[in-house]
Amino acid sequence: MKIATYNVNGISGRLPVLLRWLALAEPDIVVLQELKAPQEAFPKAAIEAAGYQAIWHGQSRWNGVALLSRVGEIHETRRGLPGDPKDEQSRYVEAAVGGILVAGLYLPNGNPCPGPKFDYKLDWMERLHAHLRSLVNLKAPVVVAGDFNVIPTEVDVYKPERWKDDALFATEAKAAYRRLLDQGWVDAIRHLHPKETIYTFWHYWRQSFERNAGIRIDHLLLNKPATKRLAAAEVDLRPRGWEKTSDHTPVWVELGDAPGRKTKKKIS
DNA sequence: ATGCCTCGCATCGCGAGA
Repeated sequence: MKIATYNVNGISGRLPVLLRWLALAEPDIVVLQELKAPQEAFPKAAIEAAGYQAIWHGQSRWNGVALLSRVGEIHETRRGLPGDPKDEQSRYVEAAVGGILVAGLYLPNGNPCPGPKFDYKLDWMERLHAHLRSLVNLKAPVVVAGDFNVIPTEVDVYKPERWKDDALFATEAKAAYRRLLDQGWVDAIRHLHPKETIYTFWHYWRQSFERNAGIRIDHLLLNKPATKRLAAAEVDLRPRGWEKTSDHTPVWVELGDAPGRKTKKKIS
C-alpha cells in the first residue's frame, strides 16, 4: 500500500502535473494540500478518470485539502480540526480507507513570526496535538500526512541560519512538532533515512531546486501498527523538475501487507 | 535588509506562500 502526500500549490493550474504524477507513481492513497480552489471547482471528473475516488474540502483562493483512493471506498471520519468552532480554514481531512486511518493536513505557515499568524499556527498545533492523542494508540494503522510547515531539525534545511527567524524553523514550532513525535508518532522519512539530506520544498527563486537549496516540511507520521508495516519512505523528486509544477514534491511511504492476513503472491 | 517566483482574483497591483 503506497500512501503519498503532495502539496500541489493550486489544483487547477497544476492538474496536468498531478495527473502525470499519479500515472507515473501509481500511489494507492494520496492526500493533497493547497488546492486553492472553492469546493465546486475540484476536478472530480479528471481525478475519477485517472482511477481515483476523492473527498475534498475546498476554499476559495487559499488552503484546501483532499484525499484520493484507488483502493476502494473512502469512509470520511472528520473534516476540519476540532477545538475551535470559529476556525473556517480548510486544512484537515481524515478517512478510513483500505484498512488504514489516513489524516491529511495543511498546517498554517505562521509567517510573519512573531504575530497573529504565528499565534494561529501554534494554536493549530496545540489542537492537532490534542486530536492526535486520540488516534496514536488505535490498534489500526494510522498515517498522518501533509504539509506540516515545520522544518524539524537542522538536518532538514539547506542553510539553517537563514531560517532562524522564520515561522517554519521557530523554536516553538520545532518544539510543538517534537511534542507530536513524543506522543508515539514516527517520522517515516527520518526513521528509514536518519542522516540523509532530504528536502520536499524548494523556492521557485534562484534555481533553488537545481542547487538543492531546499527544506523538508512535508511529513508522514505513523503510529506503531503502521510503523511495523513500513517497508519504504521516499521523496519523489521527478515532478519538481517538470514545467508549471508545484514548489513542493510528493513524499510517500510503502506499507507491507497486514500481518496475519493472506498475502496475494504475484505469479510471474 | 530586501527581493527573488508564481498564483488567484481581478486589474493594469496585491496578498500569500515558505
